[in-house]
Amino acid sequence: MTVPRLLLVEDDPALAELIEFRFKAEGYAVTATPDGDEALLLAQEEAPDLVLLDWMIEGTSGIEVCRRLRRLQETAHVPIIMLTARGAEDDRIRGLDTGADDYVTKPFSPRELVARVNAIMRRIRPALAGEVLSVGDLALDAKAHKATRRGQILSLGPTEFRLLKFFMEHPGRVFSRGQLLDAVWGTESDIELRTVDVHIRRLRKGIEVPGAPDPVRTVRSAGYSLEAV
Amino acid sequence: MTVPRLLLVEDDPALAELIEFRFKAEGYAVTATPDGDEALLLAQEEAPDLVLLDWMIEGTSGIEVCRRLRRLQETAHVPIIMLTARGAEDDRIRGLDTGADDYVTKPFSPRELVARVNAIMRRIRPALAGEVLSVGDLALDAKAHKATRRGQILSLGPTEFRLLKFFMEHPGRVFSRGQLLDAVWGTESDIELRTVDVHIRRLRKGIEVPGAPDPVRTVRSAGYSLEAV
DNA sequence: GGTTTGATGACAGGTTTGTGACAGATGGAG
DNA sequence: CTCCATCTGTCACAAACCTGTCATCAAACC
Repeated sequence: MTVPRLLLVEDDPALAELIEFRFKAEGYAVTATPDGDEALLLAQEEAPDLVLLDWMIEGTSGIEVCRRLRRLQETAHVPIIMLTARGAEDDRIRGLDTGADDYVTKPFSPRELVARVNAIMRRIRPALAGEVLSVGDLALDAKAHKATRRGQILSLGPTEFRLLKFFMEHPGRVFSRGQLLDAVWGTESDIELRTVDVHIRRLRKGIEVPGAPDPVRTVRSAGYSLEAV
Repeated sequence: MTVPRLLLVEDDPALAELIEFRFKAEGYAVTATPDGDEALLLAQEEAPDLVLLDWMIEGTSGIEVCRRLRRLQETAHVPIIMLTARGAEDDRIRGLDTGADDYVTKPFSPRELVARVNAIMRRIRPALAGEVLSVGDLALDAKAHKATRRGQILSLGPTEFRLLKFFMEHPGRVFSRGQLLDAVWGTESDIELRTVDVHIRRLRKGIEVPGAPDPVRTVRSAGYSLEAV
């Protein structure tokens, strides 16, 4: 779930292998097929994050595959990059109008293709663009105001959420109660130091999932820290 | 608020005018400037939906403008298409890695540029591109001014409709009452924050269908969000 | 053992959100 | 022009939920 998945539809075996190799090196999971109809099935089964689609392929043509992908509920919003030997402007425009998100003309360099894929991934998978904090099995999406552990959604109160966010911004570091008060409650708050203990407990309870160890470490006479587990 | 806005940064007056004309004909609102520094100011003021950015411009260079746009909170997520005379692959990759979303090499045809812009708009503001928004079992057709849930047509008041549309353009994201007022009521409206609550309730009531869970999530002390259900 | 430090459960008070009611505004039908 | 239906922004109250504190117990330290 954490590795972005590509579906590659390309009937030139040499080129397919080259692309596959390159993207695997970049940390993508790649499924490849030379056939348009199979591509449609795979797209529904595997729910890839992005499709690389050759224009000229066996079976159903690339542009037809593109159109059908757009029509299917499950794949309607998966970004598509068209690959093509043709340089004709009309084809490019037709590709984009059919619902492709981008268009790369052969011969292209693998590096450029990677750069374009990365650019699109940045847009659609915030987790890959560093917009989601992640420490060990914890993840926190500030925009969606959602925190998860091992995929499970956590329900935290406002203060616990801020506390967790602060910890996740500085994983492993130990903070004194005073520092936590300043950072999470604000400098002007005038609150008992010991109150932090209570919120730490509430946080611990909030991020508790069966079988997982407690990532909040107590450092006696120093404070607390969040450890990657 | 309903017309997609472009910011064009191009110092060749003839080309700028050509592009501007073309996009206005396509129904875009275009702001143009030849200057990089001014572009940065305009981008913050006008919050365009997309930026067309020439690589070689007076003042701050295109790539520098791109980098700064990415760094500014307000503009970090505005898509950028780079325009350039250079065909060198390294430049293209550098542009994409800097945060540009797409890259068009001069000479390009206005039609292709339009197609690329449309492709990106479809992805980021589907409602503006005349597409049907879809989040979970909700669908909203901005053109037809119609919203449905599980196929059932919903009857919503004007404000609830705008509210739903805004939520559906940013699914999963949490917005404070203030942000919602700005986005749905307009920046100058001077309305009680709590009024948002009431419209949220009206929206909830309006999209209620038997057996379906409530997709509007309350995030205590933060705001509301629309979740795919 | 005595002392210090942290964990925990309970709780009263406070804050935030949900909800029904309402009066004024708006706009269309007749 | 008047009537009627609809929509809007507020308010007041209830309900849900959070929060800071304390007293007490457990653990670590010396």
